[in-house]
Amino acid sequence: MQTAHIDHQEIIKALAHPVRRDILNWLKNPEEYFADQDHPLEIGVCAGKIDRLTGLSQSSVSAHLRTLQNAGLITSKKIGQWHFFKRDEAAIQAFLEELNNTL
Amino acid sequence: MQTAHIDHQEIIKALAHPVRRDILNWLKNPEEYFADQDHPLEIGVCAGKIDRLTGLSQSSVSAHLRTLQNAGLITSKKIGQWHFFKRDEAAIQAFLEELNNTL
DNA sequence: AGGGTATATCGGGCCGACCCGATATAAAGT
DNA sequence: ACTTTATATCGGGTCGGCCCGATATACCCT
Repeated sequence: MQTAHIDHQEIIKALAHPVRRDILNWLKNPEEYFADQDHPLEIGVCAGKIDRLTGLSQSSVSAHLRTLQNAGLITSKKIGQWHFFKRDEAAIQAFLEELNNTL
Repeated sequence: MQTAHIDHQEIIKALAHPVRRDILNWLKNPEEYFADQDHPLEIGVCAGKIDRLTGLSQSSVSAHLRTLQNAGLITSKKIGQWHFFKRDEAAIQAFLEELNNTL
């Protein structure tokens, strides 16, 4: 495992969309928003669950998740036919610290 | 004096453009980037000086400055025919703190 | 008043982001 | 093998952001 180096620009663009910020926020307290998930929340949150919360189409949410992942803000683990997503707290923290220093 | 309440969304969108991030950064150390300015830098930096640094057209930069100002990240003071811009450090700090807590 | 300088605004063109439904891929179950 | 479920990708339409040159506005000076 390796932390991709931080692309400030890409991260900020990823954060600029309200739905993506919502998703990040939901993933912060999965037990609050995804209590009905069959699989343990420690693995992450299943993409389909996120779909429903947004109200957007499945394809749109898939794209948002990809954007977040490309920015390095979330990670995904594939188990069987499901994809579980999780915040990358280290990356988020690193970004915040850099922003605190550079902005 | 009153601090406009923080619109997270508007601020992040304002930060999402590299030129606007550049401008904010230049305004952080005006004496480094705008040493040739006739007026004292404490007032702020003159719009025209910023124009030249960006390499963009005057109208484009004017729009960027407006975006930054609408987001509350910079303030402007008009003196004669010149408009001077300055970082709103309090607003920037407030935004950073909120982001640290919410992201 | 007229001319010069500084900035804002307008109108239009372009491009990328976002949305969706439809289709492709992958895994699982029957 | 076939069907169902989960997710990704594709193609197309729409919208907003960004760019520019041109024009409007505001201020200053003579």
